[in-house]
Parts: sequence; structure tokens; C-alpha cells
Amino acid sequence: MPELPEVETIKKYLERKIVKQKIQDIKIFDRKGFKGEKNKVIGTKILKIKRKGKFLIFILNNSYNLLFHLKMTGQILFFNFLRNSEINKATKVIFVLNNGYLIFNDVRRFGWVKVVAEKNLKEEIKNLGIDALNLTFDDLKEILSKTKRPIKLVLMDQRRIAGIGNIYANEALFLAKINPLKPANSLKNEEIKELLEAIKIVLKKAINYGGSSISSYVKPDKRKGKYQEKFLVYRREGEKCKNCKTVIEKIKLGGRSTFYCKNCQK
DNA sequence: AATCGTTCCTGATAGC
DNA sequence: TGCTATCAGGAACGAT
Repeated sequence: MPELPEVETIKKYLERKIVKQKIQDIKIFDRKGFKGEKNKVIGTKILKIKRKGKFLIFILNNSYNLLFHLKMTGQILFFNFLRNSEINKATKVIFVLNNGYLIFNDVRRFGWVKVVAEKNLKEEIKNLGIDALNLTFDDLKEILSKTKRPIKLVLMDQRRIAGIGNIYANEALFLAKINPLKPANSLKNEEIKELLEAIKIVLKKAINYGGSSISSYVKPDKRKGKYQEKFLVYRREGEKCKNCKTVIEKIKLGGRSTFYCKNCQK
């Protein structure tokens, strides 16, 4: 699933390829995936690419933005030339640029791209919490003190902290040796500090590895990320903990699969 | 106000 | 082999 590291990887790739390029045309294959007027975008130049949490934002030169959310299976691909074989039933939108083709695919059709006037962008993402990479100790302490919900649910709550999804919540909690069920407001200062460090280490390392290619995530050139090879607990139920050899458990929490080591994460 | 359960969607997989 | 049932999951939404 595209979480912060995957969206950041896509952002970095696209910065090298499509900034300063002109959008010549937009071909829409799935109306559900394209919100707003495409005429506001055709003929504009892409000035800048930003990321907030799991959102990807193209800043255009006419005070409009393109706001993407990839949800679970969204893919953004970029090719200088378009092969017919690249168009399939998951293809939602193709942006025709002067130097190539930006393809937005999404098998499960939850993802979307929206044309937003720059002045309305804040309103669009007003519910988004602090980006996980900018989180400070004081921020995290404040957020956790306000609820007794299980810590994992709070880490994944985009209104509190933006960018962490199921993979990296599981991985960060393991690294910090904290049980995912532990009430958020019961964490001691030392644990909060460990958790903050773990979040940053896991996210930055995942970015360095180009994200995690499970499900359908790939980089815009279709190459896979490599962080899935580094997972310590995610999808490792029944396998041995890399610290202590205890068998990794899988439970459901808030309807999501949760993986942890009973021995290491008290 | 905060939190919980449901819903959207389709491909992969399990079970018979 | 081929069918059906279940599962995966981000986040908006309505209900509590």
C-alpha cells in the first residue's frame, strides 16, 4: 500500500522527470478517479511537486493544483513513450506531457486525482495531522496524551499523524519494542522517545529502499521497491522474531492485520 | 467530541 | 478443475 515512503519515492522520481513540463492533454478512462474540470489543467505547466502525508500534490502555473491519493492500489507510472500494452482495465487517467506520459492506474478504484484551486487546498486537507517526518517529541507526547486508544490505531490515524499506514505502524512499534495494543496515554516519556526515533528510522530507511513493493506498488518506472525484504514483523506471522526467535503473532486491531512479537513488545 | 462499524472495490487465495 | 467465500486495506461516512 502506498504510505509515506512510497509516495515520497514517487515524488522524488517525478521531480526529476516532469517538473517544468507542460500538460498537453488528459485522457480519462475512469470518471470516478478524476474529480474536477480537466480544462483547468490542460495547457498548464507543472511547477513543483509536494507531498503531505500520503497525498501527492502537483503545483501548476495557473494557481490550480492536482491532488492525488493512491489509497490502496494506486500506481503512478511515467514513460517517455506510450506502449499500448501499458493501457489496461486498471488505467484511470493518462496525462499527456510534452516529454512523455504520466499514467494513473488503480486496480481497486479507491484512488483519485482532483483538480483543486490553490486557495482551496488547505480546506481539502484540513483534517490532516502533522507529517510523520516532521513530528517532534512534544507533538507526539501531546497527541498520545489525549487518548487511551491502542497506540497502533493512533499512529495510523491521519488526523493525528499523517503518512503512517499499516506496514510502518507495525514495523515502528516492533523497533520501539512497544505492544500495539498498549493505550496511547500510558506510554512513558522514554517510550515516546523510542517510538519517535523508530518512526523516523523506519520511514527514512524505507524511502532509501524505494518503498515496499507488496500488493501493486511500484516506482514510476515500474521497478520494485526493496523495503519489503527488510520487514521485521509485517506479514511474518508464524515466522521467528529476528531478535528473540519467538513466533510472530497476527491479530486484528481496528479491522487491520497487526503483527508483533509477544516477547519483545510488552 | 471521540470513536466505532460499514462501505467502497477487485484480485488473490482458501476451501470444498 | 472449477466454483464460492473470504480476505486485503485507506479513509469518508453515519451512528453511537
